[in-house]
Amino acid sequence: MKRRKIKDILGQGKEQAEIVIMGWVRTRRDSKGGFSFLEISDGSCLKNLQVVADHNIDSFDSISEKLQTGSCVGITGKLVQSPGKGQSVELQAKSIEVYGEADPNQYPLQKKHHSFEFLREISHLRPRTNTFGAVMRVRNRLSYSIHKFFQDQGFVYLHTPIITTNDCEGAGEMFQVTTLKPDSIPVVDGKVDYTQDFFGEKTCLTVSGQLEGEVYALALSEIYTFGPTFRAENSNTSRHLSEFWMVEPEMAFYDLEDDMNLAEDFLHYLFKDVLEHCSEDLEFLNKQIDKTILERHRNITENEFERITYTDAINILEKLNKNFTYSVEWGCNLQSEHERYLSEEVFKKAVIIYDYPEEIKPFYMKVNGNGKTVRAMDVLLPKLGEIIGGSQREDDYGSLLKRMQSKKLNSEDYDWYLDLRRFGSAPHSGFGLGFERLVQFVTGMENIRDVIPFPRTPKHARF
RNA sequence: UCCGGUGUGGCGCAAUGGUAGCGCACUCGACUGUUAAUCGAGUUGUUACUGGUUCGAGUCCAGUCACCGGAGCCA
Repeated sequence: MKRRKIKDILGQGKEQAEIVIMGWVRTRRDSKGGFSFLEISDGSCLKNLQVVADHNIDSFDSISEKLQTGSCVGITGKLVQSPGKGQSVELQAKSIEVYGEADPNQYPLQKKHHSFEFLREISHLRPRTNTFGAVMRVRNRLSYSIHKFFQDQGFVYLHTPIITTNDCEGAGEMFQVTTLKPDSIPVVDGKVDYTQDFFGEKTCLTVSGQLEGEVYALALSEIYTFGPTFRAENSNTSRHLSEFWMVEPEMAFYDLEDDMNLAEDFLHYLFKDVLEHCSEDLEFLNKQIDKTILERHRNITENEFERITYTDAINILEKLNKNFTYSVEWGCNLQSEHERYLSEEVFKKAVIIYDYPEEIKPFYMKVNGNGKTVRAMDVLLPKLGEIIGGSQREDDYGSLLKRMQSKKLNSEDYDWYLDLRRFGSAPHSGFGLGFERLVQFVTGMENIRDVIPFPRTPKHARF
């Protein structure tokens, strides 16, 4: 007989003469009246299915001691209305098969609370907890709805390379990819001879698919990437990973305003979709992890984003006369404390800041007519800070070349990128969204290491 | 990388420089259509590591490592 998923069984709530379920025992409560209650989870939803196991069923005595928290079972039985509180239906077991035991003296997960620090040490077992199940189901839904949002509008999903020779300037330190042996690296004139390396030149893991995305946007009009990204920064914070997933749409014929509109529509869509399809998990997280997440989601979906220029943002911050750790003046980078103050205290909602000073932004952003600012924008969310960074790209060959020279970049390394401006250039824009930060904001999880299955951070790549 | 904090049974935590203890888990027993069940009893320790001060160190000092929080870098 075909296995039924607990999500479907509980969703229908109808009695059934005979069904089969498979899953892991979360807890067991014995009754000396001659039967046991087993809570079974198969990960299809947050809730467990209660199984009533009469001690008279075949071979119960031989499997009884194997039915412990963490063990894996297959159960055939009759689904009936439950006389007890807490569940509408329950399964009366006819037969139970134990697939895998879990010795209670050695199984590290207990019924009660575990700290996330401890669970991080057992990354291979933590998905069996309620919280990680909920977080990963939400992560999955967000991932699906990102694709749905773009696909429904005719964007092309583009696979950009993981291994690259491009340094997307300003994006951070890169991991080098090499097959050269550390103890015998070929050197010519005091420098490493990369012609002997696997690719014949220095290669790294990508820090952004943006430049490759531009190539295809200038042919297919609208594309997006959604894939892993790598940064070798020695960042030890609750918001940084060495390996994370990034969403990067890139659109021909979009100016900065179109770009901001897309970013706002995108976030509105994602939050509405996840509220609709993950309500059970989100209510659980709202109760257990962060009692403000549902309220924060409503704040995103029900309000238009505030849009102000960088210059106006600086004026607002200066007039506040607040004692920030970092002082505010035109030309400075907005610090975390400034961004959070604007979204949390001044506007109390999502804010888009645009038209940043040219000096503090990368070479590929389009310079405004005043020559002082570039068409860049950041979307800031209360509590989280920057979630999206984007810009209209410089589409004029001469301006781009000049900008590269003033930033002391070697234009020969970017000949292909410059070619895009020599042959059929077009106004175009794009943005990037750090996927784990989105999952963090949606689930209320404080540490980014707890919203990705296997976190990679400095000194940590186990599992 | 910088600043601050924390490392004590499997997990969460306590202990004025003076006998290392509690809760949970676990084991056994009692009881019950139970719901993180409840009640009783019991088992569990190189106090992160290395060195120092002291009659005596979980506690004080120095160093190392790990983890957490904040900052920078950034998404």
